[in-house]
Amino acid sequence: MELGDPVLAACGEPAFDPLVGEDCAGTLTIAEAAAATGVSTHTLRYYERVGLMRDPVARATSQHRRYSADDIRWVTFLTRLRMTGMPIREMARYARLASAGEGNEADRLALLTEHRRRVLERLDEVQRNLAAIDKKIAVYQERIDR
Amino acid sequence: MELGDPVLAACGEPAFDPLVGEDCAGTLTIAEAAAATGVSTHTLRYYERVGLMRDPVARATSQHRRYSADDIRWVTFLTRLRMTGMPIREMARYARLASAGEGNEADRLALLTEHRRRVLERLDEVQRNLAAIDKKIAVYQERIDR
DNA sequence: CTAGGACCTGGAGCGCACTCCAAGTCAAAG
DNA sequence: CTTTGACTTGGAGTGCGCTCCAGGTCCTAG
Repeated sequence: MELGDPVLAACGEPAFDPLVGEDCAGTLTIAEAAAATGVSTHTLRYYERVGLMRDPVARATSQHRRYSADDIRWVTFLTRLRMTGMPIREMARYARLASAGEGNEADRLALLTEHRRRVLERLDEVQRNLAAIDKKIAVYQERIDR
Repeated sequence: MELGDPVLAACGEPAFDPLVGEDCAGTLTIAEAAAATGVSTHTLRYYERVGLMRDPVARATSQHRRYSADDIRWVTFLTRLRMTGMPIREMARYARLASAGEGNEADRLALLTEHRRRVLERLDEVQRNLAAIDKKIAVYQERIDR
């Protein structure tokens, strides 16, 4: 793997190092962003395509994507929404609200709060079902070491 | 909706009533089974097709399915596995073990125990991610009613 | 005898969230 | 100048778990 883009090579490597040049300070290539967030480069492009990135990710002169520290934080938050089961559609809605700037904080709060409610509901449901499975496990356990 | 199959109409309705005739005592039509288990008739046929039913469901002379109380319990358990995130493939594996009869209880136990482990892992992951989302919620809350 | 309704079958279609492909660009190294 | 390799794009393909469709059977009611 190359380290950063040739044009901006000076800042490609030590991520978020405050001592590097202006233009590309602390930016990451898509491969680095993938490593940093735990999602594939495919998925990073896909997320941008379907409108999850608020604004399009910055580009080097080579058209290669340059992820800022803020982008990385945003993607990380997106993964939290995904891992708690939020559909892409709703994440896109949240991204649109976030990109609209200040003034819709109440909407964003409502969206997250409603999501939280559903997650807790689902957690509870899973726990109840798991309890039933546990009983079955206990039955097998008894039947085996009887 | 008709109540039971014409041929076996005598036993279609009062589900699991011990006083009805021999052949079809306490059996349910697919629609009744769907109502009893909370899955669609489509899904009930699909589950049978992909081998989740241990043995094919019994049929009336009309070839219509007749679900026994045991079938209903089995489907109910299947739904618990599904709702805790077990893939159909693995449910099919469990069904094959169960249909093989006695002697593989250790395998079934291992399968369920491993599933349980993954579910707990996943629950924990969801909870951790939810905690991060909760922090974001708190930030919005503070920003709104400041 | 006809119509209606629940059911049957094999197979096609769908929504989701990726995941991959083909063809092309760009910049540094050989 | 050519090669290399990480990237770009639009679009096609994949796996999962259903969900639906067309054409047919069967039985009761009118």
